[in-house]
Amino acid sequence: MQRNQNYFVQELIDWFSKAKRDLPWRQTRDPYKIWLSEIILQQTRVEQGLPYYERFIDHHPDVHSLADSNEKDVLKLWEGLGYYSRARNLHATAKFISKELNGTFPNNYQNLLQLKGIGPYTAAAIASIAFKESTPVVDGNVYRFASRYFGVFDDITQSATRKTFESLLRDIIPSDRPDDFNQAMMEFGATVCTPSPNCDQCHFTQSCFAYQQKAQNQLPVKTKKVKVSEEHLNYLIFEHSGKYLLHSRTEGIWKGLYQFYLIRSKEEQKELLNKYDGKVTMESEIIKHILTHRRLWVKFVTIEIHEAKSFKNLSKELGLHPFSLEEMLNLPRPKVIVNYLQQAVN
DNA sequence: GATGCGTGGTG
DNA sequence: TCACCAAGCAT
Repeated sequence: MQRNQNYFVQELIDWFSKAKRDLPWRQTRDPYKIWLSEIILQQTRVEQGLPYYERFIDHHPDVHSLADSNEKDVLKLWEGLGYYSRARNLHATAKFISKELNGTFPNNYQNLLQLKGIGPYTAAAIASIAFKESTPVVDGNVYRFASRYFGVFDDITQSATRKTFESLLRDIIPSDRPDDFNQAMMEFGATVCTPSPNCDQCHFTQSCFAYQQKAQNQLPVKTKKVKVSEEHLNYLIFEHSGKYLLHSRTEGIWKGLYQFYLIRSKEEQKELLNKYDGKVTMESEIIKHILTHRRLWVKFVTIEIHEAKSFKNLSKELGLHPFSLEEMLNLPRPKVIVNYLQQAVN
Protein backbone atom coordinates (compact mmCIF):
# COMPACT_ATOMS: atom_id res chain seq x y z
CA MET A 1 0.00 0.00 0.00
CA GLN A 2 2.71 2.46 0.99
CA ARG A 3 4.53 1.54 -2.19
CA ASN A 4 1.45 2.28 -4.26
CA GLN A 5 1.04 5.64 -2.59
CA ASN A 6 4.65 6.55 -3.25
CA TYR A 7 4.01 5.72 -6.87
CA PHE A 8 0.92 7.92 -6.90
CA VAL A 9 2.81 10.84 -5.37
CA GLN A 10 5.66 10.54 -7.85
CA GLU A 11 3.33 10.31 -10.84
CA LEU A 12 1.35 13.29 -9.61
CA ILE A 13 4.40 15.49 -9.16
CA ASP A 14 5.72 14.44 -12.57
CA TRP A 15 2.40 15.32 -14.12
CA PHE A 16 2.48 18.69 -12.39
CA SER A 17 5.96 19.55 -13.64
CA LYS A 18 4.79 19.00 -17.20
CA ALA A 19 1.21 20.21 -17.15
CA LYS A 20 1.20 23.09 -14.69
CA ARG A 21 0.01 26.44 -15.87
CA ASP A 22 2.61 29.15 -16.07
CA LEU A 23 1.53 31.62 -13.39
CA PRO A 24 3.51 34.55 -12.02
CA TRP A 25 3.35 33.45 -8.37
CA ARG A 26 4.95 30.17 -9.43
CA GLN A 27 8.09 32.06 -10.45
CA THR A 28 8.95 33.15 -6.94
CA ARG A 29 9.37 32.02 -3.36
CA ASP A 30 8.86 35.50 -1.95
CA PRO A 31 6.37 34.90 0.88
CA TYR A 32 4.81 38.31 0.22
CA LYS A 33 3.93 37.34 -3.33
CA ILE A 34 2.81 33.84 -2.34
CA TRP A 35 0.62 35.33 0.37
CA LEU A 36 -0.89 37.93 -1.94
CA SER A 37 -1.71 35.31 -4.57
CA GLU A 38 -3.31 33.00 -2.01
CA ILE A 39 -5.54 35.71 -0.60
CA ILE A 40 -6.66 36.76 -4.08
CA LEU A 41 -7.36 33.16 -5.06
CA GLN A 42 -9.61 32.39 -2.08
CA GLN A 43 -12.90 31.30 -3.66
CA THR A 44 -11.70 32.90 -6.87
CA ARG A 45 -10.66 31.37 -10.20
CA VAL A 46 -7.17 31.92 -11.52
CA GLU A 47 -8.40 33.73 -14.64
CA GLN A 48 -10.42 36.12 -12.54
CA GLY A 49 -7.69 36.83 -9.99
CA LEU A 50 -4.68 37.06 -12.28
CA PRO A 51 -5.10 40.68 -13.45
CA TYR A 52 -5.65 41.75 -9.83
CA TYR A 53 -2.44 40.06 -8.78
CA GLU A 54 -0.49 41.84 -11.52
CA ARG A 55 -1.99 45.18 -10.55
CA PHE A 56 -1.20 44.72 -6.86
CA ILE A 57 2.41 43.76 -7.58
CA ASP A 58 2.78 46.78 -9.87
CA HIS A 59 1.49 49.15 -7.19
CA HIS A 60 2.98 47.37 -4.20
CA PRO A 61 6.04 45.21 -4.97
CA ASP A 62 6.67 44.46 -1.29
CA VAL A 63 4.90 44.31 2.04
CA HIS A 64 6.15 47.74 3.16
CA SER A 65 4.68 49.42 0.12
CA LEU A 66 1.33 47.78 0.79
CA ALA A 67 1.52 48.67 4.48
CA ASP A 68 2.22 52.33 3.71
CA SER A 69 -0.79 52.52 1.42
CA ASN A 70 -4.18 53.32 2.89
CA GLU A 71 -7.21 51.10 3.11
CA LYS A 72 -9.20 53.15 0.67
CA ASP A 73 -6.59 52.71 -2.06
CA VAL A 74 -6.32 49.01 -1.33
CA LEU A 75 -10.07 48.64 -1.67
CA LYS A 76 -9.90 50.56 -4.93
CA LEU A 77 -7.37 48.07 -6.26
CA TRP A 78 -9.62 45.26 -5.07
CA GLU A 79 -12.73 46.73 -6.68
CA GLY A 80 -14.72 44.15 -8.63
CA LEU A 81 -13.09 41.09 -7.07
CA GLY A 82 -15.63 40.54 -4.30
CA TYR A 83 -15.28 39.39 -0.69
CA TYR A 84 -13.92 42.78 0.30
CA SER A 85 -13.01 41.77 3.82
CA ARG A 86 -10.10 40.00 2.15
CA ALA A 87 -8.73 43.38 1.11
CA ARG A 88 -9.18 44.92 4.55
CA ASN A 89 -7.49 41.94 6.22
CA LEU A 90 -4.74 42.02 3.61
CA HIS A 91 -3.95 45.61 4.43
CA ALA A 92 -4.15 45.10 8.19
CA THR A 93 -1.80 42.13 7.99
CA ALA A 94 0.63 44.03 5.75
CA LYS A 95 0.81 46.78 8.35
CA PHE A 96 1.32 44.24 11.11
CA ILE A 97 4.15 42.47 9.28
CA SER A 98 5.79 45.69 8.19
CA LYS A 99 5.56 47.56 11.48
CA GLU A 100 5.50 44.89 14.17
CA LEU A 101 7.62 42.20 12.53
CA ASN A 102 9.97 44.51 10.62
CA GLY A 103 8.86 42.98 7.35
CA THR A 104 9.71 39.41 8.30
CA PHE A 105 6.97 36.93 7.48
CA PRO A 106 6.00 34.24 9.99
CA ASN A 107 7.57 31.11 8.52
CA ASN A 108 5.43 28.26 9.83
CA TYR A 109 1.84 27.07 9.81
CA GLN A 110 0.96 27.91 13.41
CA ASN A 111 2.27 31.47 13.29
CA LEU A 112 0.79 32.17 9.89
CA LEU A 113 -2.58 31.06 11.23
CA GLN A 114 -2.53 33.95 13.70
CA LEU A 115 -2.64 36.55 10.94
CA LYS A 116 -5.87 38.23 9.88
CA GLY A 117 -7.36 36.71 6.75
CA ILE A 118 -5.25 33.58 7.00
CA GLY A 119 -7.08 30.37 7.86
CA PRO A 120 -6.09 26.69 7.69
CA TYR A 121 -5.87 26.54 3.92
CA THR A 122 -3.85 29.71 3.37
CA ALA A 123 -1.49 29.02 6.28
CA ALA A 124 -0.71 25.58 4.87
CA ALA A 125 -0.26 26.96 1.37
CA ILE A 126 2.21 29.65 2.40
CA ALA A 127 4.08 27.37 4.81
CA SER A 128 4.57 24.71 2.16
CA ILE A 129 5.19 26.89 -0.89
CA ALA A 130 7.29 29.67 0.60
CA PHE A 131 8.95 27.72 3.44
CA LYS A 132 8.86 24.06 2.33
CA GLU A 133 6.96 22.96 5.43
CA SER A 134 5.34 19.54 5.03
CA THR A 135 1.80 20.64 5.78
CA PRO A 136 -0.95 19.48 3.42
CA VAL A 137 -3.45 21.95 2.00
CA VAL A 138 -7.12 21.04 1.98
CA ASP A 139 -9.27 23.10 -0.34
CA GLY A 140 -12.23 22.37 -2.60
CA ASN A 141 -10.00 20.82 -5.25
CA VAL A 142 -8.27 18.55 -2.77
CA TYR A 143 -11.58 17.42 -1.27
CA ARG A 144 -12.80 16.46 -4.72
CA PHE A 145 -9.69 14.77 -6.05
CA ALA A 146 -8.71 12.98 -2.83
CA SER A 147 -12.22 11.81 -1.98
CA ARG A 148 -12.57 10.26 -5.41
CA TYR A 149 -9.10 8.77 -5.69
CA PHE A 150 -8.98 7.31 -2.18
CA GLY A 151 -12.70 6.65 -1.83
CA VAL A 152 -13.40 8.86 1.17
CA PHE A 153 -17.12 9.23 1.83
CA ASP A 154 -16.98 11.65 4.75
CA ASP A 155 -19.28 14.63 4.30
CA ILE A 156 -17.07 17.54 3.29
CA THR A 157 -19.56 20.08 4.62
CA GLN A 158 -18.74 18.87 8.13
CA SER A 159 -15.77 20.73 9.57
CA ALA A 160 -14.45 17.59 11.29
CA THR A 161 -13.89 16.06 7.85
CA ARG A 162 -10.98 18.41 7.22
CA LYS A 163 -8.97 16.44 9.78
CA THR A 164 -9.65 13.19 7.96
CA PHE A 165 -8.18 14.56 4.77
CA GLU A 166 -5.29 16.33 6.50
CA SER A 167 -4.36 13.11 8.23
CA LEU A 168 -4.56 11.08 5.05
CA LEU A 169 -2.42 13.56 3.13
CA ARG A 170 0.06 14.09 5.94
CA ASP A 171 1.00 10.43 5.53
CA ILE A 172 1.92 10.81 1.87
CA ILE A 173 3.12 14.38 1.41
CA PRO A 174 6.83 14.12 0.49
CA SER A 175 9.02 16.12 2.87
CA ASP A 176 11.37 17.20 0.09
CA ARG A 177 8.62 18.54 -2.17
CA PRO A 178 5.59 19.58 -0.10
CA ASP A 179 5.17 22.67 -2.28
CA ASP A 180 4.91 20.73 -5.53
CA PHE A 181 2.72 18.06 -3.97
CA ASN A 182 0.21 20.57 -2.61
CA GLN A 183 0.03 22.57 -5.80
CA ALA A 184 -0.19 19.40 -7.87
CA MET A 185 -3.20 18.19 -5.86
CA MET A 186 -4.97 21.49 -6.41
CA GLU A 187 -3.95 21.83 -10.03
CA PHE A 188 -5.18 18.34 -10.80
CA GLY A 189 -8.48 19.04 -9.11
CA ALA A 190 -8.83 22.31 -10.96
CA THR A 191 -8.01 21.00 -14.43
CA VAL A 192 -8.65 17.22 -14.60
CA CYS A 193 -10.60 15.98 -11.59
CA THR A 194 -13.17 18.73 -11.97
CA PRO A 195 -16.78 18.52 -10.71
CA SER A 196 -17.63 16.95 -14.05
CA PRO A 197 -14.38 14.99 -14.30
CA ASN A 198 -12.19 14.51 -17.36
CA CYS A 199 -11.41 10.87 -16.70
CA ASP A 200 -10.33 10.33 -20.31
CA GLN A 201 -7.25 12.44 -19.69
CA CYS A 202 -6.52 11.17 -16.18
CA HIS A 203 -3.33 9.24 -15.38
CA PHE A 204 -4.78 7.59 -12.32
CA THR A 205 -7.86 5.70 -13.46
CA GLN A 206 -6.25 2.31 -12.75
CA SER A 207 -5.85 3.11 -9.08
CA CYS A 208 -8.74 5.58 -8.68
CA PHE A 209 -11.45 4.30 -6.36
CA ALA A 210 -14.19 6.39 -7.94
CA TYR A 211 -13.27 5.46 -11.50
CA GLN A 212 -13.10 1.76 -10.72
CA GLN A 213 -16.39 1.88 -8.83
CA LYS A 214 -17.99 4.31 -11.29
CA ALA A 215 -18.66 6.58 -8.31
CA GLN A 216 -17.28 9.84 -9.71
CA ASN A 217 -20.65 11.51 -9.36
CA GLN A 218 -21.12 10.32 -5.79
CA LEU A 219 -17.92 11.96 -4.62
CA PRO A 220 -17.16 14.15 -2.86
CA VAL A 221 -20.06 13.63 -0.46
CA LYS A 222 -21.62 16.98 0.17
CA THR A 223 -24.93 17.15 2.01
CA LYS A 224 -27.35 18.94 -0.18
CA LYS A 225 -27.87 22.57 0.31
CA VAL A 226 -31.45 23.00 1.45
CA LYS A 227 -33.62 24.15 -1.38
CA VAL A 228 -35.12 27.53 -0.68
CA SER A 229 -38.89 27.38 -0.72
CA GLU A 230 -41.68 29.02 1.19
CA GLU A 231 -43.21 27.46 4.22
CA HIS A 232 -45.84 28.69 6.64
CA LEU A 233 -45.82 28.55 10.39
CA ASN A 234 -49.47 28.58 11.38
CA TYR A 235 -49.82 29.40 15.05
CA LEU A 236 -53.21 28.78 16.59
CA ILE A 237 -53.91 30.93 19.59
CA PHE A 238 -57.02 29.89 21.53
CA GLU A 239 -58.44 32.06 24.25
CA HIS A 240 -61.50 31.42 26.42
CA SER A 241 -62.41 33.42 29.49
CA GLY A 242 -58.89 34.68 29.79
CA LYS A 243 -57.33 31.22 29.48
CA TYR A 244 -55.17 30.00 26.67
CA LEU A 245 -54.89 26.60 25.11
CA LEU A 246 -51.39 25.26 24.98
CA HIS A 247 -49.79 21.93 24.41
CA SER A 248 -46.55 20.29 25.28
CA ARG A 249 -44.31 19.24 22.43
CA THR A 250 -44.06 15.49 22.31
CA GLU A 251 -40.95 15.05 20.22
CA GLY A 252 -37.92 16.57 18.59
CA ILE A 253 -36.24 19.71 19.81
CA TRP A 254 -37.93 21.37 22.76
CA LYS A 255 -39.67 18.14 23.71
CA GLY A 256 -41.73 18.76 26.81
CA LEU A 257 -41.79 22.53 26.43
CA TYR A 258 -45.10 24.34 25.94
CA GLN A 259 -46.16 26.38 22.95
CA PHE A 260 -49.20 27.53 21.06
CA TYR A 261 -50.53 24.99 18.62
CA LEU A 262 -48.45 25.03 15.49
CA ILE A 263 -49.13 23.63 12.06
CA ARG A 264 -46.27 23.86 9.62
CA SER A 265 -47.41 23.77 6.03
CA LYS A 266 -46.44 24.46 2.46
CA GLU A 267 -49.92 25.77 1.78
CA GLU A 268 -51.54 29.11 2.29
CA GLN A 269 -53.85 29.32 5.28
CA LYS A 270 -56.96 28.97 3.14
CA GLU A 271 -55.75 25.82 1.39
CA LEU A 272 -54.75 24.45 4.75
CA LEU A 273 -58.30 24.72 6.04
CA ASN A 274 -59.66 22.97 2.96
CA LYS A 275 -57.08 20.26 3.26
CA TYR A 276 -58.05 19.36 6.79
CA ASP A 277 -61.79 19.75 6.38
CA GLY A 278 -63.51 16.48 7.34
CA LYS A 279 -60.33 14.59 8.09
CA VAL A 280 -59.93 12.88 11.42
CA THR A 281 -56.58 13.94 12.71
CA MET A 282 -55.50 15.76 15.75
CA GLU A 283 -54.85 18.83 13.69
CA SER A 284 -58.20 18.69 11.94
CA GLU A 285 -59.91 18.60 15.31
CA ILE A 286 -58.27 21.88 16.07
CA ILE A 287 -59.39 23.27 12.74
CA LYS A 288 -62.94 22.26 13.53
CA HIS A 289 -62.74 24.16 16.77
CA ILE A 290 -61.72 27.19 14.84
CA LEU A 291 -64.61 26.84 12.43
CA THR A 292 -67.37 25.92 14.89
CA HIS A 293 -66.66 27.07 18.42
CA ARG A 294 -67.13 30.76 18.09
CA ARG A 295 -66.88 31.35 21.77
CA LEU A 296 -63.23 30.45 21.54
CA TRP A 297 -61.10 33.37 20.67
CA VAL A 298 -58.86 32.07 17.94
CA LYS A 299 -56.22 33.75 15.90
CA PHE A 300 -54.26 32.33 13.05
CA VAL A 301 -50.78 33.69 12.78
CA THR A 302 -49.10 32.67 9.59
CA ILE A 303 -45.47 33.34 9.03
CA GLU A 304 -43.73 32.66 5.77
CA ILE A 305 -40.28 31.26 6.10
CA HIS A 306 -37.61 29.87 3.86
CA GLU A 307 -36.41 26.36 4.46
CA ALA A 308 -32.87 27.58 4.00
CA LYS A 309 -33.18 29.03 7.45
CA SER A 310 -33.34 26.38 10.06
CA PHE A 311 -36.56 26.22 12.00
CA LYS A 312 -34.62 26.48 15.21
CA ASN A 313 -32.79 29.66 14.30
CA LEU A 314 -35.82 31.31 12.76
CA SER A 315 -37.97 30.56 15.76
CA LYS A 316 -35.34 32.03 18.01
CA GLU A 317 -35.03 35.10 15.83
CA LEU A 318 -38.77 35.70 15.89
CA GLY A 319 -39.11 34.93 19.57
CA LEU A 320 -41.29 31.93 18.83
CA HIS A 321 -39.38 29.36 20.76
CA PRO A 322 -41.46 27.43 23.26
CA PHE A 323 -41.57 28.40 26.88
CA SER A 324 -41.66 26.48 30.06
CA LEU A 325 -45.19 26.30 31.41
CA GLU A 326 -44.32 28.78 34.09
CA GLU A 327 -43.00 31.29 31.58
CA MET A 328 -45.98 30.70 29.35
CA LEU A 329 -48.46 31.63 32.09
CA ASN A 330 -46.70 34.93 32.48
CA LEU A 331 -46.83 35.84 28.82
CA PRO A 332 -48.61 38.99 27.73
CA ARG A 333 -52.10 38.58 26.29
CA PRO A 334 -52.23 36.84 22.92
CA LYS A 335 -53.17 39.95 21.02
CA VAL A 336 -49.98 41.55 22.12
CA ILE A 337 -48.07 38.47 21.10
CA VAL A 338 -49.70 38.54 17.70
CA ASN A 339 -48.65 42.11 17.14
CA TYR A 340 -45.16 41.28 18.23
CA LEU A 341 -44.98 38.36 15.83
CA GLN A 342 -46.21 40.42 12.94
CA GLN A 343 -43.68 43.10 13.66
CA ALA A 344 -40.95 40.53 13.85
CA VAL A 345 -41.79 39.34 10.36
CA ASN A 346 -41.38 42.79 8.84
C1' DG B 1 -21.15 24.88 13.75
C1' DA B 2 -24.10 27.57 10.79
C1' DT B 3 -24.03 31.77 8.21
C1' DG B 4 -22.68 35.79 5.36
C1' DC B 5 -19.65 37.43 2.21
C1' DG B 6 -19.20 38.69 -4.26
C1' DT B 7 -18.34 38.02 -8.69
C1' DG B 8 -18.17 35.27 -12.72
C1' DG B 9 -18.37 30.71 -15.11
C1' DT B 10 -20.77 26.30 -16.25
C1' DG B 11 -23.90 22.45 -17.76
C1' DT C 1 -33.11 29.67 -16.79
C1' DC C 2 -30.79 28.69 -12.70
C1' DA C 3 -28.63 25.91 -9.20
C1' DC C 4 -24.18 25.05 -8.33
C1' DC C 5 -19.63 26.15 -7.84
C1' DA C 6 -14.59 28.53 -7.33
C1' DA C 7 -6.94 28.11 -4.40
C1' DG C 8 -11.89 30.21 2.55
C1' DC C 9 -12.36 33.11 6.43
C1' DA C 10 -14.47 35.45 10.34
C1' DT C 11 -17.94 35.51 13.48
